[in-house]
Amino acid sequence: MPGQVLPRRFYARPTIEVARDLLGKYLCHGPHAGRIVEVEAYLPHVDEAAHSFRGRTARTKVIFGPPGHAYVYFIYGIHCCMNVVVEKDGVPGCVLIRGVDGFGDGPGKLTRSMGITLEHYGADLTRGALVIRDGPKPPHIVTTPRIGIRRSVELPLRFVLADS
DNA sequence: ATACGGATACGG
DNA sequence: CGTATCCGTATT
Repeated sequence: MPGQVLPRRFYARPTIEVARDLLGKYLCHGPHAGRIVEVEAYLPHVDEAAHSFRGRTARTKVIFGPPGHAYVYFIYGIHCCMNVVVEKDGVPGCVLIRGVDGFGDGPGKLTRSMGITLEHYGADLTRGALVIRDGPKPPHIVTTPRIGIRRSVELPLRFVLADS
């Protein structure tokens, strides 16, 4: 079912566009592969909930780099969350992967069940063990506010497949 | 509604 | 340095 690995130009576009287009694609790590069913967009410059909002730091520097790489961070002392770096080089946009078919819902659950860790920080998603592959275009997308944030709560930047 | 747990950002 | 906060999950 998964098709070709998505090229870098897929990621070098506006954050919301890439976030919506990631639904229905396949997140693949070694033998693991599942359809992406839930994502959240974190916008450049204007989004107070984005880690990049406070500027470039040791943790967030990958978000400011070229698109098509993984931004993985450790949170709440337990979980790793995986984001996809988007926008052109120098523009800090990213997309949080919150749900993958067959690997559970919730960003911490899916990274654990797919074996994604901090070692994947900065990994190139266009080649190697951790990649995203093309998939059939999904029929319908539901838009909602994002989960678990305290700032910019009102922005409708969470996208979910209707049939999941 | 709350315990859990560690990294991070920021103030002093 | 200390300390409030954080894109979560499992359990009451």
